[in-house]
Amino acid sequence: MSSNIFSQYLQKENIFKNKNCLTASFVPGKIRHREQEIQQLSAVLAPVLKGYYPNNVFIYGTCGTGKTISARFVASQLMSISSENKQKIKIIYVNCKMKKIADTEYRIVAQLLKELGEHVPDTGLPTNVLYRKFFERVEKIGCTVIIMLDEIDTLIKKVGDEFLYNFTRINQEMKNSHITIVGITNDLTLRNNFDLRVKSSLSEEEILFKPYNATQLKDILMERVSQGFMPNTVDDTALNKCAALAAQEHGDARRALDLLRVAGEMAERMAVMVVTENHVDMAEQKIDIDRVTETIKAQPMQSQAVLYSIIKVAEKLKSQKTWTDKRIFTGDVFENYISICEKNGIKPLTQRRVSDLIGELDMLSIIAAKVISKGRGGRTREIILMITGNILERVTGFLIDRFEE
DNA sequence: AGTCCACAGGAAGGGCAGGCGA
DNA sequence: TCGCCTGCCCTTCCTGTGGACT
Repeated sequence: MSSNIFSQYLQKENIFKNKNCLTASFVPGKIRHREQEIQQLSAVLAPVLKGYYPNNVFIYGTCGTGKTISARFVASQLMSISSENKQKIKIIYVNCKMKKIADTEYRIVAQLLKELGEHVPDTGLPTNVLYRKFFERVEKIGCTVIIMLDEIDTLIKKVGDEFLYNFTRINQEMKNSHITIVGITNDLTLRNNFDLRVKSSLSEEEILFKPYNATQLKDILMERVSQGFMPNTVDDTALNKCAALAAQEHGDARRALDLLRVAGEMAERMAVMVVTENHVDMAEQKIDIDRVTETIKAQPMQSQAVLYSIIKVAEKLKSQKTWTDKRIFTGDVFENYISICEKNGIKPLTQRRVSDLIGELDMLSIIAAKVISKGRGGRTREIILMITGNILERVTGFLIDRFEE
């Protein structure tokens, strides 16, 4: 018998067959309940195979409705048939939500260039130089380049829609190549907010992804279970629970998969060979806690200090009797933030900047901040902490470690 | 109807780290 | 090496504003 501390892990019976199948990034051989949408998208892109330029296309749909996976599936199918026919097509996928990678105009063009095999510095070059390099590169390749921009709404909210115009405009100047944009977004109203100039130059097609219902979600899960888990290791009640919980959250398949995978991990850790409803309940809690704490840990220190200040103000106000006295306003948060900075020897930011940080925390759904008027009391933001219970406890613990010695 | 509060949030510019070309 | 450029984060300055109060 080996005495290696990991040998026990290796000897344990396995509940998973292939855990990768249970992640949202896994692209299965067949996408269930999205046949129509896939058909629509491939119809838009298919002309490229006959040497025509495909239209730009925007894919709309809420979180976890299969937009990304369908787009990637179509991309992989397109790539394989085009290589069979020896046609040159290049498809680049970029997630615009990736912080420090694709969240500004400069970074998105830099990322596209990297995908085309050209190294560019993180800073220092004028953006127009980057554009030029990109178009030269595309022209040199001499083919249709399909750019898939996932979560494009995040980028547009941050830097505007001008960059879309730049991409489309350049098509008029290229002789050998063409750029087609596939925008993927959770924001169903995105198109209405486009600049008129962008709207007309894009002249894009639209595909809408509707949320899955519980039956469809269960179907999807069953398929993944057969690929990802060993036989007879997932109880039917567990599957139903995953599907039901995810259906409640606007038919989010990603959520359903996460629940199932984490429930499996829970069972494995407890050395149980069957995943049950209880494991799903535990998984639900764990996912929420992990998601929020990871987000907060990834924030810059000043942002964490602002959040800590909000939590402390909320705690102080807890003892107030009336509901109106329990409300949190920017002024209180800033005052408290200053004292946290003083205690920790941090140089405090200005109220203007803190106001922006509050806005960013709002974007992350950690707080909800609404601009209100208190009449003579002035205009301010009313802030509500959106995290509660175990999650709040965990987050507070982390922030206390950080800001109280 | 006018005043006034406490900010929101836009605009401009400074400082910094980093790249480019001469 | 140096001057000049960039993006990013931040400050400073400023105007705008909803609604309670006078």
